[in-house]
Amino acid sequence: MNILEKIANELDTFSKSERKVAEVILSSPGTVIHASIAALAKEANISEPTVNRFCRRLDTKGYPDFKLHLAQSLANGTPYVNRHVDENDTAEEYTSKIFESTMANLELARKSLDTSTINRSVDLLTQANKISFFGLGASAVVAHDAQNKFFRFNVPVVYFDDILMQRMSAINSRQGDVVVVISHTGRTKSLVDVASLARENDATVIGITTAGTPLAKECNIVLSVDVAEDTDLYMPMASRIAQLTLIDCLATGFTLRRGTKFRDNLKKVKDSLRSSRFERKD
Amino acid sequence: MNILEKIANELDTFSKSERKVAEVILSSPGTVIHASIAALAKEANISEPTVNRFCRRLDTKGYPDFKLHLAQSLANGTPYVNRHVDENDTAEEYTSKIFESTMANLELARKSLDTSTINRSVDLLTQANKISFFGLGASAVVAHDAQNKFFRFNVPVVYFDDILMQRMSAINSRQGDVVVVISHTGRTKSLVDVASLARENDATVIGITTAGTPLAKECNIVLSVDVAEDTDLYMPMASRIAQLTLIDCLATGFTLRRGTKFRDNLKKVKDSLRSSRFERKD
DNA sequence: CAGAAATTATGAAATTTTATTTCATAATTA
DNA sequence: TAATTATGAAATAAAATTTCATAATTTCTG
Repeated sequence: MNILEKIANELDTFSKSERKVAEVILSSPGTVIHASIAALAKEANISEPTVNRFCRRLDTKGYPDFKLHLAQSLANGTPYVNRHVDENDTAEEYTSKIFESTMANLELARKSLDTSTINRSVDLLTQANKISFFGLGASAVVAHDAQNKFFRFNVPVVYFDDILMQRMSAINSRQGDVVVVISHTGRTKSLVDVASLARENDATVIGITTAGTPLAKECNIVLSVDVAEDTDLYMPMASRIAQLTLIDCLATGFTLRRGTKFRDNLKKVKDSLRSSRFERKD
Repeated sequence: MNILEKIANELDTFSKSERKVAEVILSSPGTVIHASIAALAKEANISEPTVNRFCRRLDTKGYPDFKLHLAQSLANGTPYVNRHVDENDTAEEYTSKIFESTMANLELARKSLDTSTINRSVDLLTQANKISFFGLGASAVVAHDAQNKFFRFNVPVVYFDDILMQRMSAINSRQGDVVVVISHTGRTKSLVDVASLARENDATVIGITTAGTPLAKECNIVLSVDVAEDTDLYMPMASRIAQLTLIDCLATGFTLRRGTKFRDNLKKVKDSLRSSRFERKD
């Protein structure tokens, strides 16, 4: 725990004098990190040894060490936490909040990811005869993006955001095909059906979804991405970004696995786009 | 700038002895913040005054102040920096790198965003008769996502990722329509044409692109999102995430502007999806 | 290009600043 | 009232900084 929070937390376990120091620190921690023990003692109207004891009580080695901890608490500015957009927020405020919670959720997602599962997925993708990406609604966007990326690798890849096409495609799949189904909730009935159809037809099914959901149970491999529950309350925001970043990882793993030759291919695709562009004049 | 980066940066402006200190610090900054000036001097095989001078050269008041800065640099764990994927990276490594640089780029994007422009864009969007999102390739994904979000608001919204449809739609636009064109490079010829067609037909054109590009010049408003140049070398990764987060901001601004009634509407859309889902049993 | 002069870098020692310990006393609680 | 705990003055210890002499390096000059 952050030492500032800790001070605020334990405020009522402190003695009278210690509380004085605590209050000075909490009221302007930024000043304290540049103050000597004498200055702080004077500011709080108590003696230097009291400040020192206060620091020790907080499990630091002494005043300098305490300042170090304090500096670290302060370093994050506002740490990347999920902050909720409020009715009266200005553009400035909600923009910051959205960016910050997106970052916080990416951090969370990264921690929750199992890299060995990513590795296995990349294995399967590199060996696939055909790759399909299926998603609905917000997850269709992720599937769309995946198609875009894998298309560049010059492998057979399709994407559908339409239930019927997904079903038809699933029914026509065969051994050696990889089907990637994407759904944050993992509870969309039709997608669960698609997954099970694909498996019945011997395709390998990779699920990008939450672990333990009905969809997850139908998949050969589950790439689960945790994000804070309530961020997607009204609109899928954080989960989608986390899924897209996961797609980046898969695509990157894919290119690495395929080696240098394939990276040249990527460059070729990129170069082929040049003529449709205005030249940069710099 | 982070003091650790600064040290790494200015490594070759240091004198011989200073470089010794720098190297010790860079090799284990975590140890240094708990070391006294004497201990650090000894470790680097130089004298204490040299350490002190080193600290001052980095614009700190002295050794204790330097340690404070160092502690702050370290507070974020590994700070979110752009780290490049390497040929021999394991899944673990490239996953971390991708997530970290995505976060770093979001941070960068947030700093570069002009919130007053966001505010104006939200203004225009709330007043639009019809909203169109156009993008090609990776930016089509962003347009697709935007359509998804704004569709929930129950406003007329379309998205096209096809040049011809975009042109036709642009030609048929009229005063009161808002056209959002999305392109990271801002140099895709056909999209620039679409933007100019839309303007000729009195639509308001909002560009989500890099400032100063040909596309930007055709737009009424430019929402520019800066990301590190080289992250999108082979595939658009970071820029796309930044653009999507920007879309989240616009959508959020939109709901806030429209007030409580509209948020109820959002909930209604969400509820209507329920029947197509498996119930959660928790 | 040698060698002197000037400049800059460095560390030993002294000084100053800062933090910590000790211990006596005050405040609080039992 | 005794026991415990909290507190600060003074002493001590530790750490950082300054001063200054010397070493290393660079620049200039013949």
